[in-house]
Amino acid sequence: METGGPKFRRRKADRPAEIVEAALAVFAEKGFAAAKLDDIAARAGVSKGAVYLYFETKEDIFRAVVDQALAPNITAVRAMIAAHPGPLADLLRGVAAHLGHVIETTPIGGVLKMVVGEARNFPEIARVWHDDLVVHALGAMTGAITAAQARGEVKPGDPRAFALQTVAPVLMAVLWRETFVPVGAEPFDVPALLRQHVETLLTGLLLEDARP
Amino acid sequence: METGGPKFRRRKADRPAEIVEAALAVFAEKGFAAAKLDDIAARAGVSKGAVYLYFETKEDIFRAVVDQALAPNITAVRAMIAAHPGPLADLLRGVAAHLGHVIETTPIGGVLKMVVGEARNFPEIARVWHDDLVVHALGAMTGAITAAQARGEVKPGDPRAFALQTVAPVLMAVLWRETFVPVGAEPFDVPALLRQHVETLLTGLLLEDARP
Amino acid sequence: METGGPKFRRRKADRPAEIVEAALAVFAEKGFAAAKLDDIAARAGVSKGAVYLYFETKEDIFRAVVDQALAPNITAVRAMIAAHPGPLADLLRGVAAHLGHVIETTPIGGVLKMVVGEARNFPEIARVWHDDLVVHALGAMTGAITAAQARGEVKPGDPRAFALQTVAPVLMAVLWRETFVPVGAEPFDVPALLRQHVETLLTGLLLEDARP
Amino acid sequence: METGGPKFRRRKADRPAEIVEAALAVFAEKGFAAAKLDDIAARAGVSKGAVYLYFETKEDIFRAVVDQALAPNITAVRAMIAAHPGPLADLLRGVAAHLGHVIETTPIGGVLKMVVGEARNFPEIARVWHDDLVVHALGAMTGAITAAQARGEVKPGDPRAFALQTVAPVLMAVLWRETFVPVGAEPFDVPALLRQHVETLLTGLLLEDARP
DNA sequence: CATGAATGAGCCTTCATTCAT
DNA sequence: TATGAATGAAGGCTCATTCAT
Repeated sequence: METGGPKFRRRKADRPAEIVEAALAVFAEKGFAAAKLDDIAARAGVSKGAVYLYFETKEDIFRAVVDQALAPNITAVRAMIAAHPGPLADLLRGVAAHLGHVIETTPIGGVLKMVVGEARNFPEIARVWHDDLVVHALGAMTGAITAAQARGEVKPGDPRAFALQTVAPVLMAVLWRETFVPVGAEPFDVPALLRQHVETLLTGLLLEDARP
Repeated sequence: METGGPKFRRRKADRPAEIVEAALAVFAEKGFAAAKLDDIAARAGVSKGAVYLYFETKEDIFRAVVDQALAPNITAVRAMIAAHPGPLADLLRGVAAHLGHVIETTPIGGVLKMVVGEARNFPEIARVWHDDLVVHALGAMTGAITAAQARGEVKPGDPRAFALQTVAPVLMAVLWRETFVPVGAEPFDVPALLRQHVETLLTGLLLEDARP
Repeated sequence: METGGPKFRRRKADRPAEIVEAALAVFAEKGFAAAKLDDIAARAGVSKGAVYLYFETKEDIFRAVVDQALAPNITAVRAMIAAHPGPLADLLRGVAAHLGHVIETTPIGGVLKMVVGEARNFPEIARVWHDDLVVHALGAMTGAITAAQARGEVKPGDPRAFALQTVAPVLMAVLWRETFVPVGAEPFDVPALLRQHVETLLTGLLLEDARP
Repeated sequence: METGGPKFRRRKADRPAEIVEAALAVFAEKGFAAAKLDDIAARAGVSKGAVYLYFETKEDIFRAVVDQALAPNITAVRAMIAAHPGPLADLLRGVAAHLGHVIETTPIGGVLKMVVGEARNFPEIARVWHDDLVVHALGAMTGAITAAQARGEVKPGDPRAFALQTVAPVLMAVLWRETFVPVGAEPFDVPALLRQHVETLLTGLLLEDARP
């Protein structure tokens, strides 16, 4: 039981956040099962034992990571919807700008990868993300599109499918960056991509003369 | 001690394929690290030792799974491109129909999830998928779009971004099904989704009168 | 994952018994919590992993150890009772001889120590021993004593207390051997002790002239 | 930051005793290895660190617990012996009454369980109990019996075995209470049991007419 | 070829012990 | 003194891999 070296570096209260941050990085890199507590602890600058002062199990850490990434987006979605009551184009541009920013400034990409990758092992996480975030976001977009259809602004068609179409390139951009850029793929300029996507979505790829 | 043999004796030659098929199912469900050799062997109907007659390590099996799912798509992509020299709309409709079919009839969704989820742990897999499949597919689509722009068929804009936009809803559909449908999300009708996507992409969401 | 050395020494089927035997020795020496799986495995001549081919957890091994020691005694108790319908003295002498033999030829002493020591941590074990062995043994003895009282053979008094008194020196002998002999205490000649105990119990310590 | 002190501030001098008392309870319940310092500290109402102000190690606490329970009995044994120079019956009745009282009013039962259970892990504890208590008690009883035999009061026979027989039911009563009563066994009335034991031991189970 | 019992390195988790405050 | 956050060695358990049969 002999030990050595300096023991106490910082104080509690910020520890959980530090551990979650370190865990996010490790989980995003390795996935849940391949992530080692040693790595998480080392990255957080604490001993392995210290992690267990704040979390019961490795799974708890994982849930904390995912929850922490989820929370701010839930409120952001609500705010976004309320902020654009006008023409659909305004909403889409606002959403694209916001998503572009979120993607570039938060680790949401890595978390999303984890949610997708571990959905079968942690169904409750997939459920929470679906019920608390995705359903609301997609529902709001679907509602806005339905309203725009009623206003004679948008073409007929399944509004839920339109909504999915709207956000799909965001996913592409995220997964592209997480998956292929590290092995040499040419990156995308996400904000520019999303801007172009919105305009194309609104008025179509084809020039007037080429339309059927 | 079996004397009267079974009617249909499993032929040895198929063993590797059977193992890969079983491994695909297990890996897609659990991810690489959480998948157990026992499960793969049991699902393949062989002993754990038999797996090692055909594969050196668990990683080898994983690579075989991913490679096997990759191969047919590489040739399909080349064929698809050659098949639609005409208007872009024809190509997009053809691609959408093909992808819709592939998604619904092959386990590509689960494999894609694996590739994304394990890209950091198996960079060479991500690299192979990128170099042998994605780059070609995206490049071909980009080329087709560039050509259509040159023909005065498609609007100006970054053709690579247009290409990404084109296939993005396929990803959405796949991940939606793999991630959220198992926890109760409403599924999408993928072929219908893709059909609507193509038409919308071509001519835009907005009605003539609502355009700027 | 490189290994070395000879792998397979014996075949299954006797493995569980070998492990239980080894575990009995280790548990009896260390107690449940302080016993190490490594020690049990090493003593059984197998690897740590092999133990888990036959038992789910350390607790399972413990239960198997205790159960295995319990079983033969249950049947022995029934046989003992049936074998002595006559005068109480015959029964007592038979029981004493049997117990003396069991104590000297089986590890029941160590197991008893474990049952007592872990009764609070494994209440179900204490319960099984009580319900399946102790209650029957004590009940049978109580019944025999009650019958002897009815026959005018034995003095009035609480027959259950008499029964307890009957077997008490057995416990003393066991615990003496398990606890104090290893640290230098003078051992008892258990069969002789029990013989003297029975005769004394039947007719008393005091000589005729010294009785009140 | 406490300003108005509590009415009864815990006096420092009692801390060690409080810790030992708490430790006794925890050790008696869990055994040495399974007892946690956290539990002991919590039960004593102090912090874990405070325990280490008074004891070097967990083993030290254990020894203190056992020693504390041992000490008063050593002196009691000496007093008991000196107090009954007369007929053996008087001594036995006195001893029985005393033991019955000790068993019912002190935690000696739990301590005894610990001594037995940990004798192999802490041989020096078993040795101290044997050398300082058991040998003296048993020796004194053996001496008294030998003297009674010399006086023509007691039958011939191994006086040490007689002595063991004398105290055996005390053990039975203790272990019964510690082991089986918590899982539903019918308790014994210990004082009554010991009273009956002494009388039976003196004059025998059998009625005059039934004797050989 | 095929089996599956056996191996042992590795990892999550616990907890006695330490020490900055 | 007293606290309790922090440490890290240790141990239960898992599972990829091996090999006698």
